[in-house]
Amino acid sequence: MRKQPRQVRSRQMVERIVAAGRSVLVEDGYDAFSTNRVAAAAGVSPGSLYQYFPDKTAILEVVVDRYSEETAERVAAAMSDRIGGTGLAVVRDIVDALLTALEADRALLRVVSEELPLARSRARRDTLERRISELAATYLLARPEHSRRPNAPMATWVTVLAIETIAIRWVLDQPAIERDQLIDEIVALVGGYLVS
Amino acid sequence: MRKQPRQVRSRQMVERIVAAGRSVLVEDGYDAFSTNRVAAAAGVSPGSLYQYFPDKTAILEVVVDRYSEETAERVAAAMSDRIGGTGLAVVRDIVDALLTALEADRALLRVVSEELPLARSRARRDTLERRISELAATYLLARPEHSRRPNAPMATWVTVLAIETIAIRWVLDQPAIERDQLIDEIVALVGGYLVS
DNA sequence: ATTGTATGCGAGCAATCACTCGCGTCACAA
DNA sequence: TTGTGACGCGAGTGATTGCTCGCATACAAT
Repeated sequence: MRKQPRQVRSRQMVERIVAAGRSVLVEDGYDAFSTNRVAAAAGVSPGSLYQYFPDKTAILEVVVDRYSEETAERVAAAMSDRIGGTGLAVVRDIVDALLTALEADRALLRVVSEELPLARSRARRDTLERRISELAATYLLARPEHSRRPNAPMATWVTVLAIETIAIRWVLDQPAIERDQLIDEIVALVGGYLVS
Repeated sequence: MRKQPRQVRSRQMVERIVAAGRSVLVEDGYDAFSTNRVAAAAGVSPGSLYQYFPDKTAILEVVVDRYSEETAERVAAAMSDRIGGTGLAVVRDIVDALLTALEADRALLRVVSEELPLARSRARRDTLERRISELAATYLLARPEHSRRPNAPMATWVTVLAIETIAIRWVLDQPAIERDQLIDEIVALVGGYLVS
């Protein structure tokens, strides 16, 4: 942020810009995400935009960060709720929550995970993935009796990666698989792997 | 292709362009993949480039298709070799072959799977994934006794997706996991899932 | 040798983009 | 009411891009 918006007017403008960024991204794709376009969509001049954002990517970052944060929050909530639970029922609930969170905004998920070059910038990659990994690690480490895998961090990595990918791809590609069936399969996959 | 190169001279030029495209992609990333840049790297004028390629993406397509084809070929070969085998030894060998194929050109794999917008164009997405899925389906369907999953296509989809993602991410991110350990984990993952 | 075609060149065009700057307007404190 | 800084505007700039076109050269067929 180049400058803090102090008055109500400017804070609303910043909001309009972020909202416009999100909608340009969703409706026209990343290629159309130009500063002029976002400004126009926000009903704002290009110059105004640069009073609060240092450059184009800063706008993108806010949009993406908000989405990641929001999604991660939902999944994390489901995981926290179930942190005391036992067995595969926990996995089931978490996968369910993950799917629900991802289904909330398919269009944005598509852009974020398929078009964005920023999503791959190593550094700030996947708030979502990191937070879920941490929570999963907590769960797995807290209940070693549930895992016959010797190497816990690696098991966590494999599990989280597999679940995350399958969930995202199912939401985006919508293969001919029922939601409940999918959850069964994922539970079977990690169940056979982790639980004795 | 806008025109077929008839003489040796022009065929060599097309080759130089494709090679230059690949090297620009690998060394400078997708953002630097401009027609002028590729032409310069190939020691060719921008005009010449457009005699055989209709537009920028056509060059990209050739580069990516070649890479996908090449990688898929290697994995498919390993799978064909093992089509008669039994049990998890097959899975082990296939995963090994997949890792080897992916390790062959890390730099290009990175660009293809992380930067390219084309890689996500639904239509020509993942020659690799499709071919492996087909082969995997053949294997799984041919040996129903090896699977306690009722829905074979779905099991195939889940398995291939999980293996592919984990392999790619391991090659690209190089987490602190030994190669042999990784293979063990993947075998354990799909073993617990598929095999009784 | 001549002619027709394939090949190759590179200056440059039209469009786009991220971003700036000078100027006018507005809110708020005194 | 007035002064001051926050705010907002939008034409414009410099750079880059994908791509074309007129022209020169190399080759092949006659």
